[in-house]
Amino acid sequence: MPELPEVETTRRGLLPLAAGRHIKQVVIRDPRLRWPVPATLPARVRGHRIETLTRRGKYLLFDLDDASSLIVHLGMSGSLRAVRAAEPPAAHEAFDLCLDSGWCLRMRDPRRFGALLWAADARAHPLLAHLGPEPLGGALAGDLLYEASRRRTVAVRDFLIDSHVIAGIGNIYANEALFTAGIDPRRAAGRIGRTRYRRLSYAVIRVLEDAIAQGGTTLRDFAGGDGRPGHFQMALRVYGRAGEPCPGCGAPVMRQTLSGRSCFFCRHCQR
DNA sequence: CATAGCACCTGAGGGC
DNA sequence: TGCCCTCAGGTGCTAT
Repeated sequence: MPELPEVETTRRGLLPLAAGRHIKQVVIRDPRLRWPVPATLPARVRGHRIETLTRRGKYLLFDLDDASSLIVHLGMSGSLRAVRAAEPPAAHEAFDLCLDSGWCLRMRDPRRFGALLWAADARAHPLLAHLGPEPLGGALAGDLLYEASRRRTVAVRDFLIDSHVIAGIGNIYANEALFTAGIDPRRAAGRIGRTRYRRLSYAVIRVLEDAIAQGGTTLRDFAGGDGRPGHFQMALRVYGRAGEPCPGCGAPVMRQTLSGRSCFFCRHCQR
């Protein structure tokens, strides 16, 4: 479910509640996530102060006062929202991070692809250490994508959603950025020139920033930390719009499966 | 090392 | 209404 804009929306929604609060307790209702939630985790973090809430790619990091972090990943179907401690848990609500303020940050994750982990040094954790650069915040330049793509034969859509190349881009925003940049998502990454990668990097930044400004994309039931859905789905131009007219030329948007995942594009506007 | 395919799960939606 | 099928926003692991 969540890509970078949805994770960032969650982060911004929860930051005011989390920063500076102490963790009263962590309640694990269902440890069966992507990796089992360590049984020792609640005791390890209880009583610690949350210094801040940051994001790396699609990972949320609750940075604690001893320099350790709680790592949360929302997987495909996860959402994290604030509820009052007395709120009875519903189905698929795997855990609560209960704060000393009476608020609980409650994870709902029906498919259980999400994660809750603890690390003494989150940035050095194996899951995070090899992530590519952040697309926002100035690190992304077209030249970076160009250099990284040399001799790569994978489709550029697959190249873009590879978190080891660049962090945070998923299927929705890869498709949208490629449309904006006028690049055929099926084209081999290594056969795209420097100029077009510059255009693509601008498109990635623009699409992600626009989506964040809209509170992310709500396809089914995504909600930010404040429980409100995003609205970027209204602004999607090709994703999920097979058969609808291309906003550029009016020809029907095409859908094709690429590496097992749907790809949407306009065969005239994207080359 | 790069690539392709599989695996992990549940729920929604469409066709009949 | 119910059954069966397909599909879904992620990503690590394995075999080649």
